[in-house]
Amino acid sequence: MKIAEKGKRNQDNWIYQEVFDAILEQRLAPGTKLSEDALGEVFGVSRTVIRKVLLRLSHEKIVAIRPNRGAVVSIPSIKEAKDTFDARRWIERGVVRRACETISKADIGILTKLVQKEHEAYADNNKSEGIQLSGAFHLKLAEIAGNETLQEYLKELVTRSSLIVAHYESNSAHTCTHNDHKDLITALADGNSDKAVALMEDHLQAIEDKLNLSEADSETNNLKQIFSSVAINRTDVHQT
Amino acid sequence: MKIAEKGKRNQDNWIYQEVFDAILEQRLAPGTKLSEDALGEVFGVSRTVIRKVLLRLSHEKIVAIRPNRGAVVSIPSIKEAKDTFDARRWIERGVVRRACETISKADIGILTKLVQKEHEAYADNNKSEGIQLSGAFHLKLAEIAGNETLQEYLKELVTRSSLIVAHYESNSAHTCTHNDHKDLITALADGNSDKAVALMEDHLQAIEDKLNLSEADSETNNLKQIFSSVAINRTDVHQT
DNA sequence: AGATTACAAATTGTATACAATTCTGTTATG
DNA sequence: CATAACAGAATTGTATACAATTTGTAATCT
Repeated sequence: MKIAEKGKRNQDNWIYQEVFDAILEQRLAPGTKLSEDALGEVFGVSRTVIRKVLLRLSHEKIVAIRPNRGAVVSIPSIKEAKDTFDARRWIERGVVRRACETISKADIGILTKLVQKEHEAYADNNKSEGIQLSGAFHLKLAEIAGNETLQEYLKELVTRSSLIVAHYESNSAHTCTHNDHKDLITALADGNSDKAVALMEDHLQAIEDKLNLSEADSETNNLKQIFSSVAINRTDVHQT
Repeated sequence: MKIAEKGKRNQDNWIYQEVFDAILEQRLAPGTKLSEDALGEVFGVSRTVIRKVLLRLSHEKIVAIRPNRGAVVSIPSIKEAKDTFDARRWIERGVVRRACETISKADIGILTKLVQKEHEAYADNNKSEGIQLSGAFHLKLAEIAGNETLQEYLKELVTRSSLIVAHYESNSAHTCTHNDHKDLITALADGNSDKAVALMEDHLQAIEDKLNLSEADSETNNLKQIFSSVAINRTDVHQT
């Protein structure tokens, strides 16, 4: 029950951030309906500004707007998941390469601190903060690389990655990826651009490999596939 | 003076496309004010739907929305121009690499036809269509690559590239780039992935090199700079 | 009883009305 | 005459009202 007292200016930015964070931290799970009226009531604004926020989120593919049927938190398909990680690989290759050229001592300090905090978060079993800090590491790297366009794209991709990881993660915890970041910093500090790129590629591949992206277990999504056998036998099973 | 008789459904999509095309073809030059009332009148809809369209265009960075001051067709800065081409290089590397794996004979036919039409357009001195077809070539390649995310990003980047080329192009016509596309098709058809990537990199670099991206000449943008000499002598020149 | 259709409730899409802000042209003042 | 202050107009931001669409429920018919 928050009320809009956040300065009157940049209301939508504030609301955007709130919803964004809620989705990222999974307080709003994939598939959750985002009713305009409800959100408007929560934030104390009219549907107009909520629509603006939802439009922005939908453009970033974090929510899906179905015509006349409202917005829901995106449920990334397996294809989308693969595309997302593939896109990340290509973009982060560029980011790492550029970052190698431009990185400063101060930057290395910041990155190191981020990795430390990430470790602590996971040590405290604070998964959502861990995920967020891991994302922050990648985004900081993009900031260092200095290409705003790549940075924005990566921000979207990192967010979607979080949705994907949340939705498709297998039992094997993804705690193993922390050291990847450390190694990456070392390579960057050494100015070893080739190695840094290779490490990033492996890192992203490792994350993706830990997911259940086989066509088999799509959970909520592919209803047709899930019920295909049932549908075929429908007349047979027919009961009461 | 078009009226909204386009089926009532997907009005905004139609309007979006109209505005998008107008910007791409430079009927709406960079810097042009896009007043909500005016556009609403033109398309026979209320400001509500125009705002939706402008919001989408602003997300794609084709239009800039300045708070309380309305929307204008984006004037890409030199930094943005460089970032855009850099981003394209990284993304299209990925696109070409993937396309090499998945390209079919039919695809090659389509690409070849696109290049032919592009040639014809330039032969007819139809510059705007030439630019559009050149963009279509790159986008078709992304479609072949099969990664929707990269495809969407590239669509944005290609559009922005058009804005940039239009704004920063030097005297040397960019007619020389046609053969690049042809060579690229050959490399793709041969499955020579390394060569195809190299050709794409050179191609994009060639386009960028033909632009005036030195800090000096920002044309319409830096009014201060343009009129600086005049301003200095202002009191002298002063005449009724 | 089961299926189909008609109606009702809820939600989104669009238009309009009002509030807040910026821009422009005029007037007042040093 | 130049600068500053002000008022009006124009434009954007937000809220609300109405229209269109979808979805759930009940009634009707075979």
